[in-house]
Amino acid sequence: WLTSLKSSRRARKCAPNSALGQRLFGETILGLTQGSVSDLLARPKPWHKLSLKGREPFVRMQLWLNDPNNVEKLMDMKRMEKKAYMKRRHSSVSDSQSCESSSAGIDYSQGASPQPQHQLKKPRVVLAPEEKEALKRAYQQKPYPSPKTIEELATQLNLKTSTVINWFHNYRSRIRRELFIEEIQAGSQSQAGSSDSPSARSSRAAHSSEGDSCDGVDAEGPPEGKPSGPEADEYSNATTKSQGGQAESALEAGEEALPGARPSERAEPFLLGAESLEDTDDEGRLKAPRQSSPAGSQRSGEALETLPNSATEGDASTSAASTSVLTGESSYKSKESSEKISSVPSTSSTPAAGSQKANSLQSLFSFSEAASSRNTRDSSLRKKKAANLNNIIHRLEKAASREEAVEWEF
DNA sequence: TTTCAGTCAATATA
DNA sequence: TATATTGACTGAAA
Repeated sequence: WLTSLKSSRRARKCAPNSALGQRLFGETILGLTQGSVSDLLARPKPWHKLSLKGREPFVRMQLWLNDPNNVEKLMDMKRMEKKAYMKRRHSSVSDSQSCESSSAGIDYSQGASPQPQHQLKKPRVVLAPEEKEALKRAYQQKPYPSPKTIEELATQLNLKTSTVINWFHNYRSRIRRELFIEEIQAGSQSQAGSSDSPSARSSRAAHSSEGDSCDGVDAEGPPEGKPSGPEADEYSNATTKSQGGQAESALEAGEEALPGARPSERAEPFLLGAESLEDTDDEGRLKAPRQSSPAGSQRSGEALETLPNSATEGDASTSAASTSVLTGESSYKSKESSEKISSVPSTSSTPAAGSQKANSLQSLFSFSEAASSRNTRDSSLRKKKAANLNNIIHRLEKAASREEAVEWEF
């Protein structure tokens, strides 16, 4: 069902009324906004790297899954929302003048907030492509720029220093996440058959911690032994790869994080085992380990990192990554150009298909194949997500059906 | 004080 | 209209 959250247009078309969107699901079940849900589903992190807070959404998902009437309730919510909306709409149209509007609904969004938007929100900053490129180049040279460097960059780009600072923070953080996925992929690829025993996974997890990837960039390391440079170099790969792996992580999370998870595995990484991922490998592509080999080789066999390799693009991106950043050819581009479209993983997670619930869930997380035509990157990304989500869902359901372990470990 | 994780929310894209 | 992206913010940890 999670996969269906990434609903595709097609899915929506097929089940316009039964689709559970990210917004509804996020706001009512997870307590997150749509954007957060999207991000969560698209770029899940390994369970072991999630903080307590980061695990919460997955716990909620599990709880929700354990609720026999979960979908029904959600659908009811949706209906109520719709009603409220219609009501509001009606009243606002018909009596736009006598607005003693009831605004009764649970309308959180634009609820007739009596508050005139005084606080003039400052407009969102949108960096121009050139600015982003410049920042990326700067990042590759120095992932942790000094205040002085930041100042210079801000001046040169005519941006606020806070914007530059934020950009670096966000970029590092996002690259890191991409790396997780990449590592997983690399691991799964190189490990192909290696055992996925829990112990193995956990050990992996141990080293896999962030910065170890490796090809150190020149960058001065982060201040206190924090992860540094490697990410930069891998960014391209990371992004590219991102498509394949994310799901797994989430999934594993699902399994372990969930209440029903086997206690014995709780401490392990959240990622799924290679098994499911392997499927994605379909088309036999991209099994090649990503260039960032160090990580891959080192961790090979680490199930933890296994991802659906969808990263087919790996090759391209990899090579691209090697090109000098200074040239302006950011690996970034490679990522986009490298995408391919592969068959979409089927969202089979809902075994009890046929039921309304199954459909709803499905639609909730399914993603469109139609989209594939455009940006390959998107399609592969979606594929990964779908695979990811499917796995998560599958695991969550599995966990949910398990009676044992009811205690969660946080 | 800095970095990071997590998230929001505006807005871009499909 | 739903999902994806991303700049900014918050709180915690080091």
